[in-house]
Order: sequence, then C-alpha cells, then structure tokens
Amino acid sequence: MTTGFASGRVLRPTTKVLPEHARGHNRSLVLQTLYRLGQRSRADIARETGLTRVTVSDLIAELIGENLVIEIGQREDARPGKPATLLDLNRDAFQIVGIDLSEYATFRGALLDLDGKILERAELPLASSVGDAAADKVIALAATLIEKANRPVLGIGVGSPGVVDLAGVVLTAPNLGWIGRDLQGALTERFGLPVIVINDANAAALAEHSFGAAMGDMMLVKIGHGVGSGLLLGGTPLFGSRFAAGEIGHVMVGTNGGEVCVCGKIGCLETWLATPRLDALLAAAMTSDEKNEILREAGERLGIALAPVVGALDLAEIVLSGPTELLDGVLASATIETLRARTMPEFHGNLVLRMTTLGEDIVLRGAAVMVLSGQLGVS
Amino acid sequence: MTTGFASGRVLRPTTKVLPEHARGHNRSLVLQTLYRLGQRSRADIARETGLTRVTVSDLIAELIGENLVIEIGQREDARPGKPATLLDLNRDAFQIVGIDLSEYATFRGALLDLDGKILERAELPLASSVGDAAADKVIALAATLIEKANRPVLGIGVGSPGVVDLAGVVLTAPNLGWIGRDLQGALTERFGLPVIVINDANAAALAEHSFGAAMGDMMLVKIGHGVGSGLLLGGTPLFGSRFAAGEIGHVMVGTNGGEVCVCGKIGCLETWLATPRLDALLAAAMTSDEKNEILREAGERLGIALAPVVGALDLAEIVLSGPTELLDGVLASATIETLRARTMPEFHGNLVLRMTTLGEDIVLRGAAVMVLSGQLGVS
DNA sequence: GTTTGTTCGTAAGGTTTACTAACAAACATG
DNA sequence: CATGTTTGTTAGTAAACCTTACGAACAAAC
Repeated sequence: MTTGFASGRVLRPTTKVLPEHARGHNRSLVLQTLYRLGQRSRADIARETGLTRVTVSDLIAELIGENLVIEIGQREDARPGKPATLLDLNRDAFQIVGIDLSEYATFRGALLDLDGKILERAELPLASSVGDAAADKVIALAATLIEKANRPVLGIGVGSPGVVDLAGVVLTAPNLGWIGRDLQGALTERFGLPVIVINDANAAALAEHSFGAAMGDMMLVKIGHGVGSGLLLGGTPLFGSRFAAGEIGHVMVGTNGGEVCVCGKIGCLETWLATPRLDALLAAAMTSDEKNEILREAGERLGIALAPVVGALDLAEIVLSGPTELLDGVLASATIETLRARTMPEFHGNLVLRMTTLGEDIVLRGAAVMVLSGQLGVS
Repeated sequence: MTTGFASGRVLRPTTKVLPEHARGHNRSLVLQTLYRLGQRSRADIARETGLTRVTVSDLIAELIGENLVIEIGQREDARPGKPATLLDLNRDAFQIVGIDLSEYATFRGALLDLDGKILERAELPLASSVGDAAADKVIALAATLIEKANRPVLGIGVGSPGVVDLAGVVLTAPNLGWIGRDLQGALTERFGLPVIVINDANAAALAEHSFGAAMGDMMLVKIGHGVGSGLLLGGTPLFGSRFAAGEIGHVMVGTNGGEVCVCGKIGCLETWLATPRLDALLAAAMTSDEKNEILREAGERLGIALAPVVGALDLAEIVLSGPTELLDGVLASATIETLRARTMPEFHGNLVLRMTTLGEDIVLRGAAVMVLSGQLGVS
C-alpha cells in the first residue's frame, strides 16, 4: 500500500476503548487520590479529580463494596455546612509479598502492607542452588510469607537479577542458572495470585521513585557482585528493545587500560566497580590515601561511563544502591565531579547524585510497588 | 500525610477520562487504520479494530462530514455478498507545512500532502540573521508555503536546533541567538493554524520511524555543524527532564586526548565529528590512507560515546543523518565495530547502524509528522 | 431562638457511546 | 431460481458520566 506515514506508528491508538475502560481509569484515579493525599471526603475527591460529586460517590460505593475504601468518620474541624464523611484507602485490608533475588547468597522476602511498610520478613539461604532448585526456593519463600499474612494477599512481586521480559520470564540470569525460565507463570500457577516478576534494578528504581524523593527522570545504579541499573524516564520504567535496558555492567569504560573481565573484554564497568574487587583492593591497600585513590578511580570510571547517558537522556538524578561504606563518600564525589566535568553545565549543572534512602529493602519494596500498580493502578 | 506509595506517581492516571475521550481515541484508531492499510470498507475496519460495524459506520460518517475520509467506490473483486464500499483517507484534502531550521545558512521548508510527499519547496537564506530577524524569516518562509497551498493547511511543523520545550518555546538556540523564544506562539498568532515546534533531531527521529524502516527503540545521530541526536523509546520521542535529551555534542569522549572545544572542555564529541572540522582535516590530508584514518578515528570516537547509551537503553538501531560522503563508509564501519567491541554481544549483537534513507528532507518531514500526529492522532 | 447561607451526599433525569439484534440490499454459486 | 454470504443501516439496550435539584447538617448573624 502507501508508504507514507502508514508504515510508522506515529498515531498512537492501537486498541479500541470502551466506556468501561474509562470507568476503570477513573476508578484508579479516585484510588490514587486517596492514596497520595490520604483521608478525604467525596467532595474533596471530586474537586481534586475534576469528576462530579455524583460520579465520585458512585465510584466510592463500588470501592467500599470491594473493601478497598472505608469510611473513617466525620471531619472534626469547624466550618459551615454539613460535615464531611472522611474516606481512606483501607490500608489494612490487604498485604503484599515482595521478594528480592538479587543478593548473592540469600533470597530475601517480606510481607508489606499497602503503604509499603514491612510487617514480616523471611529469608532463605541460596546455598549455591541453581536452575530448578533455585526456583523451588523462590516458591518456598513465597509460601512462607503468604502463611504469615493475616489479610488477603494482593499479589506477589519478585525482583530478579538478569534479563526479564514483560511477561515475567527470566530470559537469562547467569548466577541462578536460569535461561528462559517462566518464573511468573510458575508462581501464578502455584499460588493462584497475581504475580509480577521484574528486573531487580528496575524494581529498585521504582521503589526510589515511590518511596524516596526521586524525580521522574532518574537512573538507579545498583552496585554489588555485579553492576546494573534501572531507568525511569518520565516516571515510567524503560525496558528496552530486548528487555535488557540498564545492563551496563559490561560496557567498556574509557580508552586507557583496565583489567580483563570475565566476559573477555577489557575495562568493563564491572572490573572497576564490582564490590568483591573493590573489597579485595581495599584490603590490600596499606594507607588511607591508597584506599581513597582506589575509590576515587572507581567513581571516576563510573562518571566516565554515565556521562554519555546523562547527556543523551537529560537525566535529573542518579541514585546509587549498594554498600554504603564503599559508595557513599570518595567514590560518589568522584562520580559526580567527573559527570559535571564531562557534560554541559548549562543542561546538567544541577544533576543530583545521591545514595538511596531505602537501604537493603529497595528491591523487594519496588517489587511490591509493581503489584500495587498492577492491581490498583491503571494498565 | 502518609509517606507510602503516596509520594510517587506509580499509579498512572492523572486526569479524568470522559466517554467523549474514548470516542476520540476510537476515531483516531479508525483514521490510523485507513492510514496504514489504505483502502478498506467499513466492515474491513470493523474487523481490523475490533469495533462493530455499527460503531465504525458512525465514526466514518463523522469523518466523511469533516472531509477527512472519502468513499472511493465499490470493491471490484468477485465474492459473495453485497459489494463493499471502499473508503480511504482523503489524502488530497489537506496539506502540511514543514520547516527545517537546522541547516547552517538556510531555512528550508516544504509543502507536503498527508502522505508526506513533498509538493512544493521554498527556502530562505539565513544571511547571518539572529534573534527577531531570524524569527521573521521563519514567518516569511511559512507565509510563502501557505500561499502555495491549494488545499486547507492542516498545520505548520517546525524543526528547530537547540533546546525546545513541549510548548514549542525555543529555550536556547545559540546559532540563532534565541533564548526563551516562543516560536510556536508567534506562528500560531500570525497564521491562526495549529503549529508544532520541536527539536530538529527529534523531528528527524520521528521521520525515520514513520517513513523509514526504523524500529521503536532507535537513536538518530545528526551530524553537521554540530552533533545532536534524537531518541525514540518504545516508539515515543524522549524529551528529557529539561527538554535537552539527545544533546550529546558536548559530552567528552574517551580518556586519552582530544582537541579543545569551543565549550572549554577537551575532546567533546563535536571536536571529533563536526563536519567543518572533518572537512578541514580531510582537505589537509595527502593520501587516502590518511583520509581513511581520520574518518576511522571519528567513527571510533562516536562508538565510544554511544556504547554506554546503547547498553543503558538496549537500543536496537542507530541511524546516522548528515553528509553521506563523510559518514557512509569508513566512519560508519568504525562506529559499529567499536560499538560491538565495547558492548555485550548477547544483548546488542544484532544492533543495526545505518544511514538515514530520507536524505536532507528528514527534519521537515518529521516536523510534518508531528502536525499529522497532533491533528489526527490521539493526544 | 430564628434566619440565612454553606457544604455534603444522594436522587432523578438526560446525553453520549458503543453494543446486540435484526434486516434489506446486492452479490456468487449450485 | 433458490440459497447462502457479505455489507451497511435501523432500532433498541446498557453503561458511564453529566446537570439539576433536594434534604440534611452545620456556622454565623441577627
């Protein structure tokens, strides 16, 4: 046919939209309003969303029927008019299971409430399991946490290392010996609950955005046994053409030297920043000057690698996740200085680089956010 | 209030959705179907979109009323049943003005039909104009093209160098002496037509996606007097936190040498790749080996700069736009080889790097796509 | 104590949207 | 010529949101 705009997909819509979809959207809008702003009356929500009080009342009735929203009582403050009936999301009605598979020797999980507060914890030593054995441990950990729940479980969120597609299939995760493993399918089948499996760094980026102060255009760099990253662009996670977005551990850095990497290349980001190597170098270093120099060079290399990404994406913020004692200090300073020196100050002068505020729970909390977003938010 | 998921924006919806919005969506869906697939009957469109024949008939009646769609005649092929009435987008009903401000000494524009075919051209020598004088020339060029139109003009699309925000305000464009210039507002006021002003490289990326064979995850690198780029992620242009996404010309490349840039840094991408410098070097070179070495090194530096971006974004494709005689050959080969050598073959082994197929019209055609998308597509 | 004005939540009725069901028109096929 | 198929339209229905109107409950003013 024609070869005009035809071949592209500039015009967005790809599926039909029915009235019920609009309803679902507005329903989520009401939920989100209660979520973000807390206790509100129906009239408040109407003003906030632009919907009428009538429509809000109708949606609220539906949500109360599902036990997602509850009436708190009457507003106390003194103003003219009929006192408002305060509503809130029923934050105690459901619980979420979040699981982090990204640590080297341990699978960690937690039971969270709808606010993301951790209610219970559980962990399972990996004990060098791979393949089916490792997958069985994920299931066992999930089962333990579901048993601890004293409310209906909204769903299970899992942050996995490696490359994970949108259906929750772990395409490759070398450490766990997984290739094309349908972890999401296996968990769904086992528990009959909504399950979301997502890359660990992407989960971490989401958590930082939801719980931390992160803006919508952010890169979270996760440094541990390996080096990975998760990108949030305009508040949305980036997955990439082969679901491998953020995999920067084996990109070569700079044009002068570096060690040989397990992948065969020279001077990959991981050869500079992986924590086992840093720990080993620091242990061998004698003076604190030597130690600082090791950390400074690692930070500088990170800055060199990130500079083109910051420039190309116009990032506002970079967040580091990993061992605080290694990252937070000389290393972080060297990274931001290098970034400033290698990009345009007009555009990136107020680029922020900081540690995550979420500590070790960042991945499992991000996985929980995915569940919440999938179940209560809109597609 | 609560500090839970509240602070983030994980749950998507931010505005209410009314039934009429759904209607607009489905309307665009029908238009897009005719656009992509060409002549179809109402029943064909119903099958294609999932809407019912009744709904499609209703939408089509509306579109015919606006002269956007026309009945072509009856389908000729011999099959049972009532013969279908073929429809098509009224590709001759409107025309679009596209303008490219990115060339160094000339503003170029064209009148296009809805298929993106160029009907008329016009250009205006910039003659070193800056500020108001340069803006006046844009208006004059647009006026010239609008006069040439023999159909209603759907809108005006402008691809401008520099940083352009979502409202079409050129925040900074050094070559044109523009700072915070509301070009979109000025054109709208002058002509009373829909106007879209967008960064030149973003426009080019859109054009490559619409007319060329580009996938949804692509970076278009535009090399000329300066070096810029436009990113398409999942088919959507990326603008960045300060609307400066793609501005990679002044990112430092590598860690060994380079020339001092006008910006003060050493070894910016532009110092390796800007065409005036390449031309000068090539003119000074004696042997073809020397020339090839110049191009090879330039290509290698581009690859070094892009490798972290390819890794972080998991790009599928990189498209080069600029002087073919410089880019297409040794330089492009060196770039892709460098990229392959510096990234993970498992993920980026089938990364494609190629020249644009759209030549010098890429920016103005992309600007026209923006108009089409804004007027006929959905938000 | 009464009146006035405000705010809240609900009820009733109307509009828009897209759906299902049914049908006439127009054709191919046996 | 009878039958079956496909097209596009008409008529009626369900869902979603809107506007309008109203009772309830309160503060403030008199």
